[in-house]
Amino acid sequence: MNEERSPVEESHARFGIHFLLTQLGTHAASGFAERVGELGLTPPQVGMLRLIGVRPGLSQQALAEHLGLLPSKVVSFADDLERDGLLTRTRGTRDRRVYELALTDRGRARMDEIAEIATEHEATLTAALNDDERAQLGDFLRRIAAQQGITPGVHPGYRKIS
Amino acid sequence: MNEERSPVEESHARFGIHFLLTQLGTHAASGFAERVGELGLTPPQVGMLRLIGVRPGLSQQALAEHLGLLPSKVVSFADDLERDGLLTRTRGTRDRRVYELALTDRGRARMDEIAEIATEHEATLTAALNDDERAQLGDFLRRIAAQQGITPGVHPGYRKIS
DNA sequence: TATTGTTATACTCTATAACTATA
DNA sequence: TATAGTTATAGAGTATAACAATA
Repeated sequence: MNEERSPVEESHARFGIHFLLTQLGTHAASGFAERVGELGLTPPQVGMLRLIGVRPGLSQQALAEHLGLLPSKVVSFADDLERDGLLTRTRGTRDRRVYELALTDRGRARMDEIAEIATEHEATLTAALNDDERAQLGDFLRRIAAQQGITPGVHPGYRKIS
Repeated sequence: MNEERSPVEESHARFGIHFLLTQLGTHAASGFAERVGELGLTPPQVGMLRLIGVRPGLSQQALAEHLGLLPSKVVSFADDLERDGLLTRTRGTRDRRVYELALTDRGRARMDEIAEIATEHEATLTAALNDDERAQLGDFLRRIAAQQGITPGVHPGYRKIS
C-alpha cells in the first residue's frame, strides 16, 4: 500500500459522509430485501402493505404517488398481494373507478411478522452503537433529511435513480 | 392525520435508522450523479477514475473486482473515458493480455474538478450539522460500516442489489 | 487449459402508451 | 373530456455466453 496522500485521496477523505451514506444505504436496503424476500415479498410491496395498514381505503394512484412507484407497478404488486390474501380491493362507493385497498387479517399478521424482522434488522444494523449513540445517530440523520427536504417514508427510494 | 399509534406505526418508529439510511443513501447518490452528470460522467465512471488515480497500472479485471462492476461494463466505460482522453490503455509488459490503465493529464484535471464537486456536495449534504456533529456522524457511520464488514470504497453500490 | 479483454445475445426491468370503465 | 385501473409494448439496462489473443 502506498502511504502518500494524493490530492485524489485527500478529496476522498473529505468526502466521507456521502460515500458512507450511499454504501450503508444500499447495504441496509439489500439486507432488508433479503429478509423480507424469505416471506415472498419485495421492499416496495412491504411499503404498500405498511401504508395501507396506516391509511386503509387508499387508492392505487395515491399509493403510487406516496411511494414513488409507477401505477402499472402498483397494479401487479397489488395483484400478488391480493392473490396471497394479504389485501382486499373494494370498489369505491362514491367514485366507482377507484379501488379502496385494505389489509386482511392475514395481511395484518404478515405486517406483525415484518415488524419483528424490521426490529431485528435495525438492531443488527446498528450493533456497533450503544443506545445513546443510536439515538444521536437517528437525530443527526433526521435533521439532515429534514434540511434536505426529504419526507420520511415518502418516495423511499424504490424507484430507480435517473 | 390519525394520532393513535398502531402496531405498524410503532414498528416503523423502531425502524428509523434503516429507513433514514436507505432514503438518504439514494438521495446522496442521485445528487452526486446529477452533479457529475454535468461533466458527462456517471458515478461508476468516477469510481474508475478515482481508483486508477490512486493505483495506476490497474487492470480492467481488477477494477471490475474492486468496484463490483461487470467486466463487460468496465470495457464500455473505459471506451468512453479513453475516447474523452481521460485515461490511457497500455498493454502490460509482462502479461500482454492485460491493459494497464492510467490517467492522462486531462484525467487528473477532471478528477480535481470532481474533488471540488465532491467537497461542495458533501457540505451541502451535511448542512444541517456543525463541524463537531459532522465528525461524530462520520465516526458512527464508519463504526457501523466496519462492524458490518464493509470496506470503504470497495463495491460502493454501483451494482444492482439482487 | 485458463485468463484478459471484447463482442454478441438473451433476458429482465422500466417506462410509456393504448384501452376500459367510470366520471 | 378527464381520470382510475389495466394491459400491451417498446426501450433501456443487466447479466450471460461466446470469441480472439495470450499465457
